[in-house]
Amino acid sequence: MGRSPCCDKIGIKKGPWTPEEDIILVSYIQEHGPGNWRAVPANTGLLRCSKSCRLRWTNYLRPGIKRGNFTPHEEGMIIHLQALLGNRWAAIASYLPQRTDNDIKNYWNTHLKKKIKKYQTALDNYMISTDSGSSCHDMMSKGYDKDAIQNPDFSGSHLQPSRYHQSPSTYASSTDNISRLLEGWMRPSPKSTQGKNQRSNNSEDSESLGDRGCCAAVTKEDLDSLISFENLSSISWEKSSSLVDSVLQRPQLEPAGSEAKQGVAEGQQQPPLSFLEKWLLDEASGQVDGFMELPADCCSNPML
DNA sequence: AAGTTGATCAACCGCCTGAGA
DNA sequence: GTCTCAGGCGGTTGATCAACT
Repeated sequence: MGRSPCCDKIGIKKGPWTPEEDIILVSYIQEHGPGNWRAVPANTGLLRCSKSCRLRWTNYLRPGIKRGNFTPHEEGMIIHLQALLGNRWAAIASYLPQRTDNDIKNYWNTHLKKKIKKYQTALDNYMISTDSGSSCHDMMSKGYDKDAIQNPDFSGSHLQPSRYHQSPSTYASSTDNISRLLEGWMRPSPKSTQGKNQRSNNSEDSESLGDRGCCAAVTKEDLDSLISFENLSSISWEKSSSLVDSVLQRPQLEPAGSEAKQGVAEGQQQPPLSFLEKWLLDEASGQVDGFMELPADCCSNPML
């Protein structure tokens, strides 16, 4: 029968969003709430398809999104959840409310896959060379394969300078905290995407976690034992904050949660829309650094 | 300085699912 | 029960930038 395209391809703009488009979209959603994406281009005059609008909102403009470096805590969560759930990024993202599925997916593909592969290679080599059941910590304490294990690339990504943060002049980076600027004047919508995901995924994933256990997609027992769910789900996040770092017994240069605590200390700013618009249009945008910190309780608030 | 390569990430594409007619 | 449609998801692409030669 043939499937009609999600939107009329003629006259549809593609490519990066401009600050003006962002403002239009944000203003519209502020007024009408997220949802009914089909109506967004029609009502706003945006030359974007509904999917593009939804994606832009959910991935970049939605309040509560944290961008930039992943913390060791988040890193460990992603590794764990990926082992448990596979490449179900939306489900994984539901456990990291500040992060989008797209962000997590990208981070996995560009950082974590390499790390794990590297680690597994080192582990395999070690197992072959020793032919023993030594634990990972034994391996690390023996200083095995320092080139591989202590390679700077293997350290937590939070220690690596991010190009994203090094290039504040690009518009993409200047939008990374739009959502935070919007906090306070955006009312949470009961029909919000995140809320829906939270509900459906939680029920689904709790089942997954309960029924499938830790063996769903883990191919290496050693890695599985290394990244035990019990460890990550314990109260002491600091202890398990960085999978790799803790395994490698590297010093924790950035205690988990420090960023959030700092955010609390500084309090939340709620700039008016005019300020936001000005800032959106100001590519320099360095003036709003003070707004960049997140509140500590953001994790407990899935949809701001 | 110029060209090349690799890494990163925003955005798109196509498929799937669920709701409503 | 069937069809249509909107929304959601995961995989992939392409632009951009930094590092390297």
